[in-house]
Amino acid sequence: VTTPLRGTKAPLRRHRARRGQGDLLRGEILAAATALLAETGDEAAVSVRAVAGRVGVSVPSVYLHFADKQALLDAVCDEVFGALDRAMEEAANDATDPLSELERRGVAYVDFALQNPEHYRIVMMRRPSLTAAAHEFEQITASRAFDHLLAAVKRCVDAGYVEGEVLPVALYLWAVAHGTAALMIAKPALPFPADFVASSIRASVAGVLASPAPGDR
Amino acid sequence: VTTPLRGTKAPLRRHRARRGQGDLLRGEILAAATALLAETGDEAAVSVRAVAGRVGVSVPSVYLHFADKQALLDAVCDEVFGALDRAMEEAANDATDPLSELERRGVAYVDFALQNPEHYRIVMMRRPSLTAAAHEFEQITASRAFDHLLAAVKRCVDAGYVEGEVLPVALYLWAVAHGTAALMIAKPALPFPADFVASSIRASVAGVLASPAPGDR
DNA sequence: TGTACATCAGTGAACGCGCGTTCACTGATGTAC
DNA sequence: TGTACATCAGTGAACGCGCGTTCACTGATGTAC
Repeated sequence: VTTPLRGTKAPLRRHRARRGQGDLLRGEILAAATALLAETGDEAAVSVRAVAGRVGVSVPSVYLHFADKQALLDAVCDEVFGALDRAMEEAANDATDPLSELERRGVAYVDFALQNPEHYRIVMMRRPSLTAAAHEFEQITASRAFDHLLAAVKRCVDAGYVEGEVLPVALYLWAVAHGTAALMIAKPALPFPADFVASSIRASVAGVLASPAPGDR
Repeated sequence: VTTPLRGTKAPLRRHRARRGQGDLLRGEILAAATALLAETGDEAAVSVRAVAGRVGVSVPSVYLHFADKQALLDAVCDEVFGALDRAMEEAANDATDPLSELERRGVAYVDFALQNPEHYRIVMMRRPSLTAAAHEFEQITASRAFDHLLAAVKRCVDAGYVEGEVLPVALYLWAVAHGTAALMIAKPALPFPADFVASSIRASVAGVLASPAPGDR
């Protein structure tokens, strides 16, 4: 009898979780889905089968922890939103004044997107799913990234750097950061200059500065 | 013998094309794919079966005119790029000076995207396909929309309105327009103000104006 | 004008595939007595 | 301390589905003679 190659069937030897510890697997599944997304760079590669296989667990086990595939993807999105928020908060910590904080946030946003393109794509470039549509706005605000942006803009308005209402300005800055990231992700062959991210963010802030150029129409 | 309901099998009675006119079907298939995309608002709904069914033709007939599904989608993208370019050219015709032309182009771009979200998504928000990646840049420039944008920016630079090199400025303006459109498409539940498109485009142009605000750092 | 035949637009049926999901089941864990 | 048993984490096998693609075929069209 020839010994089968180790790992051909079960790549990772798993120990069954202790009695109240069933939720441990939930975290592993979530991490596997996130990793698969990063490695394959393709949302279509994240099937329930692929995730289960990567964890080293049977397919139905996934359904012990997530109602369906959409719930799994939603959980991944929550994680990504949280990480994006953390990246921006970290960048904001180094800022000395509210205006440069705004720029740092923007650059951190785009950098995160470019470093995690498939994660960014899944949260910001997908069609709004029918079921999640109702929760979309709550999901975004729940991640607190949007609240943090609004607060940062408000500080600039209060300090007199920026003109206009907070909400429209925040949405504009978000749109520019998103456009910069999404364009570079979707059309990487375009001849972007080396400082494209920094100069785009800078230009976006320049576009909302108070007392603009004399020639302003 | 009961007569079968008319239309249950073949929704449209088709006449077989004349001898050298086989390519007529190609146009119908392309139009059906485009219409399906618009009606379902879902790229996944555009299967070879669905397209053939909508034309009223058998599935293998599609392969007489397109090498595979990707070729069909590529052809749809070409159409969409062409329509987008036409929309912008039309908007540019009404402009009186190069600066307002730039704004009109931007607004027309976003309007097109919002009116044809699924068409816009397929050309600008999809993962760059492996095979098409090499041709991506050529595809964009071949549509001439990018050339037209570069020329419009150049006119602004030559007239002294805009500061900087043409290419980076054009890419920036594109990124802002794309971000505005893509954010509104992907996150429609966000509280966008009514004039968001116009004010975003205006702000983007303000961000690249020559001799910016005195407070400019 | 009539007919045999080459051309080619289009078809019916099937292929294998991977998918999300479900069902009845297993067997280790921990508790009650 | 020992044992019967309830619990529950996890499984093997199968379900039906729609997909892209291919194969051998049909039959109308138009041409050569």
